Amino acid sequence: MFYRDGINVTGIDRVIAGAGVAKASLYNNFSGKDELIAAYLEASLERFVDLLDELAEVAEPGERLARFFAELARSASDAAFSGCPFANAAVEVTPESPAHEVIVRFYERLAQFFAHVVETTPDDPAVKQLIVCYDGAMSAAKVLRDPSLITAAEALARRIVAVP
Amino acid sequence: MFYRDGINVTGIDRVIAGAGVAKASLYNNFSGKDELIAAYLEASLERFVDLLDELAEVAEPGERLARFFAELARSASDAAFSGCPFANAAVEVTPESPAHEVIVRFYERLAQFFAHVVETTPDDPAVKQLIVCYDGAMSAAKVLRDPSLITAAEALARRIVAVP
DNA sequence: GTCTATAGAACGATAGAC
DNA sequence: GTCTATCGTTCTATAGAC
Repeated sequence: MFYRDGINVTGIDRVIAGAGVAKASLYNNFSGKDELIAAYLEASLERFVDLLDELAEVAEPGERLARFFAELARSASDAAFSGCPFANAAVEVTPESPAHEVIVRFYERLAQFFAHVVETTPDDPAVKQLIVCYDGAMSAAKVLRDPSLITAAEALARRIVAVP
Repeated sequence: MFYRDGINVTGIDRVIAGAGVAKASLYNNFSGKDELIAAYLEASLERFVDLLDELAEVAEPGERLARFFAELARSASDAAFSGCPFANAAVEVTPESPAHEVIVRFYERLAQFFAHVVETTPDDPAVKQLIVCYDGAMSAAKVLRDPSLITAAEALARRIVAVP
């Protein structure tokens, strides 16, 4: 619900109804909505890290990048696609929220992956360019509902990695 | 307020207090909050179009691009910077909202500008890549509060336009 | 009189928290 | 289930402009 409909428009009542639990059960496990949002992002990050770990096993850098963007294209073609859950959440939560720390951790992990692809350090300008490719692809594809933007971003990313 | 704090967390009461008008005055001029959001984006789009029109007068394509990203970098270094108002709004409003049409119009206008820069049609893959550069720069710079991502996006964009 | 502005109460619905 | 607070919205009542 947080991903599909947005965080602020998704009320606690809708969450517990969807989960089929009592309201007290939620507040026994989470201090409040802020912590619930952080937990949602943490779970999303975990799945994302799993994907990156899989891709890390692919030997060739160009192939790693291709698989990465193939996965993005796959998710973007889904009817439930709604862009990057972390970039979206960043729009709705304050920097003081516990969710923000998870968002920053996501970007660190993404930078680490890209650094591994181009075999450099995370502070390399090439890594920043690849992050721009990812974020731009997800953001634009979300609004325009056009998966071809992922393809465009991939072509761009291939230039950075210098893989034809 | 919609830009800085977000649309959903900014209540009608805060808006009228900030504007110094009565509640009835707001509802005399707007059918409701949805229309107010659309009007906010319309005003933002107008200012953005003014900028693009200025840049269109610059003769050299490479210089047009440089000025465009220089303006992005300038706004990103502002303490009030909060990313792209249209991409942000897209996270908070539904596709059925009157605001969504303004957001789509923004992307059309942006594509038109980029098409003019590379002297091609708006459906050219190069235009899509430039949109990815813009969206990625704004989104990533917002979360990480790192203006150097704009610079990275610009370097990327220069490759597309094939300007050193 | 008509129009538009004002301040503010009150509406039902829903929010998050307990 | 219940609490309080706030949401977006509507309504009452009034004041000044043309």
